[in-house]
Parts: sequence; structure tokens; C-alpha cells
Amino acid sequence: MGRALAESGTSRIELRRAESRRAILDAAWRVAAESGLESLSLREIAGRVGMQAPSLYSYFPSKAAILDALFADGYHALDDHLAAVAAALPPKASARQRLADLLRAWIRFCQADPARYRLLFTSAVPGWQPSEEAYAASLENYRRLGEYLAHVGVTDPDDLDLCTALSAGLVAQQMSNDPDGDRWLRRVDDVVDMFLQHTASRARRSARSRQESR
Amino acid sequence: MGRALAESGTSRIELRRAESRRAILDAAWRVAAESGLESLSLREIAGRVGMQAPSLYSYFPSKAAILDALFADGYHALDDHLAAVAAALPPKASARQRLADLLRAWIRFCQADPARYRLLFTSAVPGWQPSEEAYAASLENYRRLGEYLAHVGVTDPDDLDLCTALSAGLVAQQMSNDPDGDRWLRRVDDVVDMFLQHTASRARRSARSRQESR
DNA sequence: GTCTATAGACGGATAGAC
DNA sequence: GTCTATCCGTCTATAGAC
Repeated sequence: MGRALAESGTSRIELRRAESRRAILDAAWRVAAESGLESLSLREIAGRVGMQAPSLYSYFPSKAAILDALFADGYHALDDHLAAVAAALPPKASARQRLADLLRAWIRFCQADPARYRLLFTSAVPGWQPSEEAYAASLENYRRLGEYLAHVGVTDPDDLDLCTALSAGLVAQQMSNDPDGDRWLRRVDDVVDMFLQHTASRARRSARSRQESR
Repeated sequence: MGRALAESGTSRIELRRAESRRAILDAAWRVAAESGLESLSLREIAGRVGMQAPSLYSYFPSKAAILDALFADGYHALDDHLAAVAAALPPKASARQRLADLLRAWIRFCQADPARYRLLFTSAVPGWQPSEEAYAASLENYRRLGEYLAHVGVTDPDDLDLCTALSAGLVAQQMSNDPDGDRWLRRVDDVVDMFLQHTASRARRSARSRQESR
């Protein structure tokens, strides 16, 4: 939220338009957070920005377009959030600490706005799927996770899948069963330990098999 | 599906009623599977059993009551499915094999009916939450998982939470990203190995700390 | 660009005849 | 118990005046 819309031009009229679009998206986030993703209606969004529902069509061609913009917006917020946490890590932090901090940051990001979590990570809006362009933001995020794991020495694609499953599971349980607490957040260190131990022993196994096949 | 309704009496008239209720629920499962959980409307359910929508009110007091019945129904089907898999295990199967087979069975159960998965495990129906009675079926399932883990030597409540997160993560990734494939199903052995190794080392740690505190 | 008015569809639920 | 008819609400989206 508050992030400038990337596609806007520089003329004054286009600037105003981008500001209005931004205001509409911010209002939509507020509606979703307060009333739930289900009651995210054009009427209610418009009400928050002092408009009537049909006026929104001057800024977005459809409700799906608004949802697409929210989806991309949310993923960009996640990127920013994780980048900030990564930057704040001690330069010599261990892989264990890096992964655990990032995973905790991810969970907290979801807890900060359950409606956003549902929009980004569960397909919770009946009849809507992110467009291909919006989905690109999600893929970019996935790509970064892969880069990050490679950075701490995890390169096997199977391990990447494993990691997404571990993360998704912690987040899902936390959000479903203890949205304001830390019941699964507290399991992050366990999960990271398990995961790194597993990848290390897999690496040893495959190194051994490479050696044996000489 | 096809499971008799538990609350029916034995008189002929009550038997017919129970059969009609059963037919309505089966029709509802078919509608959900074919048209999606979102378009599970009373009109469409009624159409499948050759009725008009208002006639359903003779059998269920509201749409929510139908969803409650489906929810409980689905959990009972899960119980049956898992019990059958557990019964088919070799008597001397290892904890590793037992857990892995059960987890695979769970994932396959979800894959067999994505709409059922969404009803039971994601809160996918806008404006509906299972009633307390229906939710009891879910708690019973959770209780059984705890029993099962205790049976293979895992008794720490934190490990139970860990286990639910691992399962939920595998299922969620499989259903969201590869509903007809086995991309995360193939990771089950890895996950079970990780988990059992982790619980074993935790048990060793706490045994040591008990000993030290004497 | 913004409004009012309204189309057009779909939903759950109820009234009352049979 | 089942029907027809209907109420009343929701929603997205469009037409057309200003």
C-alpha cells in the first residue's frame, strides 16, 4: 500500500489518474481487511473514496482488474518486506538464521493482513483467478526463493518443492488455527533445522553416489 | 458418500426421509465436484434429485445445514479411507512406512475430490463456517492423528503441531499447483524421514536434560 | 469523470395452493 | 411433501444525462 503504480506516465493528468487508482486500491485493501474478502464489492470500495460504484470503471475496466492490481500489489509488498528483513540480517548470519528469519517474516506478513493472505495464497475469490500479468509477480517471488536457497547451498529442485511445502504448511496452520498467535511461528526453528539437516544429508548421499559411479 | 445418516430412526417413514437426505447430499457432492463449490446452489442440487429448490427445505432447514452435513460426511469418509489404509498395512510395518502411507492416503483423498478438499480444509465457502456439531467430526479426526503419533512414539504436542503443518503444506502445494500429479506426493518419504529424525533427536535432547536436572 | 437509473443475473428463503 | 410464484437481497456492469 502506498506503493506508486508502475505503469503511470509522467504528465500531470496521468499522475492524477495514478493517484486515484492508488487511492482506490488502498480503499479496497481497507474494505477487504475490515469486511472480509468476500464482501469486497465495488459499491463499498467506491464508498471509501467518496464515489459511486460506476465511477470506478473510469479507472479499472472491471472488478477482476482491481483484484489483479491488488494481487500484484500484495506480492510487491511481500518482496519489499522480505528484502528489508534480508537486509537487516547480520552479514555473517548462518543459513539457519537467514532461513528462519525470512520464514518468520513471511508468516508475520500473512498475519498482518489475513485478507491479503487469502487473496495471494489461497484461491479464495469465487470466479476469479489472477491474470497472467498479475501472476508474474507470484512467479518472480518464487524465483527469488529459489535464488535464496541456492545462495545458502540448496540447489536441488526437489528441495525447493520441499521448502515451499514446509513454508505453506506453517503459514496455513498459523492462519487457520491461531491467526493472532505464534503456535506455528514457534516451530520455525524446528522446521529450518529439519530442512537443512535433510538437504545436507541428501547432498552427502548424492556426492557419494557420484563418487561411486566413477 | 453412500454412508447412512447416523441420526435416522428405524420407522419406515424415517427411513425414507434418511434416504432422501442421503440422495440430496450425494447430489450436492456431484454438483460441487462438477461445477465447483462456489456454484453449489439449492436450485442445482434440487435439479439433480428431480425436485424444485424449495422442496429441499423439507429435508434441511437451510443451505448452511446442507453444508454442515456435507462437512461431517466428508470427514467420515476421510476416517473410513484412512482406517482402511491403516488396516491394510503389514502388521510389522515401521513407523516410517506407516506414517508415509497414511500421509499419501490423505493426499490422494484430497486429490480424489478437490471440491471436498476445499470444503473440509480451506474455508472456501463465503459466509459459512461449520457448526459446532459438524466441527466435532474435524476434532475427532485430529484426535485420531494424535493417537496415531503416540502409537509410533511421538507424544510431544509441539511435534503434533509440526506434523499437522507438514501434512497441510504437502496437501496444499499438491492441490494448488499440481492437483492431478504427484509432485509433492513424491516428497512424502523425505518429509516423514525428516520428521521422525527430528522427533528422535528431540526425544534424546529432552531425555538428556531430564537426566541433567536430577 | 461523475452521476442517477437500471439492466440482468443469481442467490436463499417464504407463502400458500394442491 | 412438492409444487408455483414470488420476495428480497446481492452483485457487476452499462446507458445516458450533466
